[in-house]
Formats: sequence, C-alpha cells, structure tokens
Amino acid sequence: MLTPKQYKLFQFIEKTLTDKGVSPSFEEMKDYMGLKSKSGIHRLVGGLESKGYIRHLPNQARALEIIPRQNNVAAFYPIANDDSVSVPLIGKIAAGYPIEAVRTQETISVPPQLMGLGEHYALMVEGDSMQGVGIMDGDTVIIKRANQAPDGTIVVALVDGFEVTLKRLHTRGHSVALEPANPAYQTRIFSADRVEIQGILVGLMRQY
Amino acid sequence: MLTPKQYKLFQFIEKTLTDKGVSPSFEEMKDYMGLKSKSGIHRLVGGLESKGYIRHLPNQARALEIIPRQNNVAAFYPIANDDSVSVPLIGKIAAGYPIEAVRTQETISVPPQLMGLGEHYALMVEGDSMQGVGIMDGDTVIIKRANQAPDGTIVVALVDGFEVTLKRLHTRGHSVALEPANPAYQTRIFSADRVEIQGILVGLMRQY
DNA sequence: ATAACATGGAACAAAAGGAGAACAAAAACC
DNA sequence: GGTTTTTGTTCTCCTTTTGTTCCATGTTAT
Repeated sequence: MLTPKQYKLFQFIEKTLTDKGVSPSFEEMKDYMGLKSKSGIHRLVGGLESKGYIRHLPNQARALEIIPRQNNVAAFYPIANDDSVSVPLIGKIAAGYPIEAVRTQETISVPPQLMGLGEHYALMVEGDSMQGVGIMDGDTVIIKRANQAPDGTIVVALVDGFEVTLKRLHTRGHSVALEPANPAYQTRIFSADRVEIQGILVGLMRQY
Repeated sequence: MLTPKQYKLFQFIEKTLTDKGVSPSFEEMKDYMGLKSKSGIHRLVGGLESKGYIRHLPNQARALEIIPRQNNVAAFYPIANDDSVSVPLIGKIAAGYPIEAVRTQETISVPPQLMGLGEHYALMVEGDSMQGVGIMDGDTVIIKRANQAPDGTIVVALVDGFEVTLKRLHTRGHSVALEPANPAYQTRIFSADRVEIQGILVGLMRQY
C-alpha cells in the first residue's frame, strides 16, 4: 500500500502525535527524513492523504491527523449504530436465465435502512435489461421474499417454472406484463398462472 | 490538531481545572506561558475554542470549560464495529448546487464491502445528471475523501470554491473535464486550479 | 534514451504568536 | 449606590513559524 518512505513518515507522524500530542511540522519531518527541502515532504504527505492514512487541513500549522483504521478498513469513531444485517447471497440473476442454482453459504451485510420486515436475500445482477432504471451489470439487489407484489414494482419473476428475470410488474386482469427497463428488450405478457412472483426489489448496492 | 503552544496551554487549563476546580485567569495563563501581554493568550484560547477543545463564556471571569472528547478526535469522524460501518451523511448533492452545508450528526450504516481504505462519507443524490450510469435521484452515494483521483473515476468536485457536482473526471494536461453521464447535460472543461476534488465515488445504495 | 520519479533550493503566502495600550464588563469593596 | 479592582476584549503593528509552489537538477527504471 504505502511506499517505504511514506511508511517511514507515517510512523514518525504517528509517534510524534502520541509522544508530544502535536503533529510534526514540515520542517521537523524534513529533518527526520533526512531531506534538505520541504517540498519532498509535501509530496509524501499528499500521498498519505490520498491513500487515506492521514488527513490534513490546508494552510494550517501542524494540522495532520491520523485516520484510525481497523482491519484495514478505515475505522472511525464511536456513534455506535444499529447493526447491519446479513442476508444470503443466493446467486446471480440475468435477464432471461434462471437464477444460478447454487444456494451458496455466502452472506453479505446490508444496512438495515435498505430492508423492511420479512425474509430477504440478495442477488447479483448480470446483464443490462434493467439499465433504464439504474440497475447495472454487477449490482447487488436486495429482494424481499413475497409471492405477490403491488402493480408497478420491480420483481423477481419465475416464468413457466424455470426462467427467472428481474422486471417491472404490471397486472392486467388475468395476465401479467413483465416490462424490462431497457427499450432494447420487449415487454412480455403472460397469463397469470405462468408467472410466479418470487420477491420484490427493495434495495440495491453497488461497488465501484 | 493543536500547535505546541496551544497544546501547552490546554494542558495547563486542564491541570488547573482539576487541581483547583477553577479555570485560570488570562493573567495566570499569560504568566504560565511566559508572555508579557494577554492578547497572545486570547489568540490561543480562540484557537482552542475553534478547534473544539474548550468552550468559554464571553465576558466572564475564569469561565473556561474543557470539552470532553471521544478518543481525542473530532466528531465528524464516524464508524465502525465488526459488521457494520457507519459513515456520516453530510448532505445532498445536486448537479450544480453546493452540498447542503449542514454537517449533520446523522450517520448511516454501510456494508463494509462497499468501502476501502480511508475516510468516507455519504451524500444523497438529487437530480438526474448521472442517470446514464445508473445513479438516480434519491440514491445514496458513498464517497471516499480524496483530493485527487484517477482519470475516468466519478468524483465529487468543487468548482470555483462553491459549486459541487458529481461527475466523471477526465484530466487533460492542465485542464480537467467534468463529464455528466446524461447527454442532456454538457461536459464542462476547467483549468485545473478551478476544480478541487473532494472525493471519489466508491459505492451506492438505493432504497425502493 | 526516455520517461517517471525524487531532490534541492528559493521565493512566496498564510497562519500563528507577541507587545502594548485602550477599553468594557464583571466582581468586590466601601 | 458608587468606586475600585480584577478580569476579559479588541485593535494595531510587528516577528516568527509554517505551509505551498515552482523550477532546475538528479536519479532510477524500463
């Protein structure tokens, strides 16, 4: 992660901070690093900052702060929160193909605000059939298990017992329309008994 | 972080407070610090106050109060226990408008897999300027604080010191291009010194 | 050789701190 | 209540400390 010099400087900052309670000045860091100019320090500090190890207020004296971390994830301070919830990640869903059968043991944690009551699970989205409503290839969707759904919601639907898709649901009397949000795909209409609702989309997470 | 003199004075205030139960007068602080004028003390006290270390009632004698701190770090540092990580939700971002200034105390929990190293915060997205890449009105984006970003990433950028937007970044020599993902908006090009990167988009959450 | 990166040095800009004096508000005293 | 004393506030002018930027020069790796 850090270059050797960044690491050395980081440790110096850390030590100075705990020893003296004050962060070192650029001059002091320069001396410690054995440099003759402060410009190099500026670069190192910039590096540490952009890597998220420290933070520093521009144009302020001795204004370095270490960003505490735990398990390699930046760990900040208290304000304990309600725990997030783990849901099973049961597979991938791609427009027009069955959910990959494996019910993996894998779970992922989901912030509670994305979930309501009931049983939930997560799916990885493959393909671009829902791109039009902001659901992209690679997204993780949070699904609440249900076997019926309000009109207009996005659902996981099982068609004819084997084909699973993520589509917007429209009910019209005894038939249901499954509308993809990508104009490149067609809306398909089925009689109600061919379509089984497996869940309702309640949340989405994406990692860049 | 404190400067050496601020730190020294702070410790003196702390000690006097616990030893005598009364905060020191400006005169006493002046003597302790070896100064000949109280004005310097006033500056130091002002510094301590603006950094959130002490509080003081104006025009009252010996009315300094130490602000208890959690793990010695300021309040807008959030986060974590094992499963869930909390980040501060610091406002809304809408194409072309400043982030709503309020640094709320609010935090939201974010699954750790959405985050990497560094300090993170969350913003609510308003508007449709990034709709083309699946970022919709009402989404919550997770931003990693940074002041530089690789080419092609989506960043929170501050233009001319007041306008904040979420755009894809392209660097071209000494100018930067901020490209919205909605063809209805134009890519805008600025000289590098007008644009300040405030963070990099690392995650997204949406609630249906 | 060339590109990417590190250093040194200097000039500059901004923040921090100090002296001294005059003033204002609160507390103490008569 | 009025006066004195203590204490806090503000202001201007100044010095010191510290951070920032730029450019020329070196160094290293590909």
